[in-house]
Amino acid sequence: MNIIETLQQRDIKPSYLRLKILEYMLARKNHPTVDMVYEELSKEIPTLSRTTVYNTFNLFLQKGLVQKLGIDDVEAHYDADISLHGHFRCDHCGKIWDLPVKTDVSQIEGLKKFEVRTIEYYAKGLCDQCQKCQRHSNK
Amino acid sequence: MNIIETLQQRDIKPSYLRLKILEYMLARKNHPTVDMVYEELSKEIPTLSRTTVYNTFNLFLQKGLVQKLGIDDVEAHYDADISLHGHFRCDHCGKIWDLPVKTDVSQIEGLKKFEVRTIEYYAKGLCDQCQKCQRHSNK
DNA sequence: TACAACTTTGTAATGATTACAATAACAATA
DNA sequence: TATTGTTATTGTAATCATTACAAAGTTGTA
Repeated sequence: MNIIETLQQRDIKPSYLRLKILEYMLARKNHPTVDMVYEELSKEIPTLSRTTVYNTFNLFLQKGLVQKLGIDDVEAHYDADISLHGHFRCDHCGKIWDLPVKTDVSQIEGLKKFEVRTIEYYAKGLCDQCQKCQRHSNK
Repeated sequence: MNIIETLQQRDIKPSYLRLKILEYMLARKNHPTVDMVYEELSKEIPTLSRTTVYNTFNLFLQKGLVQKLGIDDVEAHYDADISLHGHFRCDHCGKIWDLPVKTDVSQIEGLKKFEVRTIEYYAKGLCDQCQKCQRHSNK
């Protein structure tokens, strides 16, 4: 399915900027912040406004096209992969990885009485690259 | 173990305010924000500063006495129960519940190469009380 | 073309958190 | 007890991600 159809399927009019923003996410398969998208796309689209990126992410979120990750205390990250999976974030370099977490909601005793809409699973620590750095710098 | 010992065990000098803040958390077993603690304790301690609550939570966090919950987009919540468990937050009333999640880290394939320091598990949706409210208000 | 609806933009406001410097409380020592 | 250094607390100002809002631009339609 192409990008326009992906937007339309979620009832989002495929404007040029929405296309570019979704394209950015699908091509990179990363977990960008508003600023990452803004910095990258404004190279090509100098008139782009940060507010538009905020607005677009909020629209995507509301339409269920992306999920918002609260793994970072400072900035929100967004993920175009809305399947149930977890994330690892390195405390040192800030990079985020996907984790294949298979959590069967029905297994979790305490959740029975709730109407669950979203599930987030985060692990934090050091990636293997930064483990080496840390050892050298004795931090 | 009493509150003073709990602080000392984590290498924290048991000042009066630290005692009161930890006492608040252990007595209520809730997941307070800085403001919740500030509002409650300043009734009894009118000179209390919000900054002190921030400082104290950061100290407790650094010493491993509490964990910080990123379940809320707006404010950080803190939990004096540092055992591995998850949380459910109601999107409507904002209340937070504990979830008995037993996640064996070694089971998660993708985590092997990382040095994991913290694990957070969040579910969000509607609590049973608010499910009823929502039905009535047709939201 | 004219109109209405929607999209994009820039600036200003909001609000949680931190930085910082001043003051207060505490502890140890002579 | 007086002194001195260290730590704790406080209040204000700064930071910074995000949102509010209103103006300007764009699109589709009759």
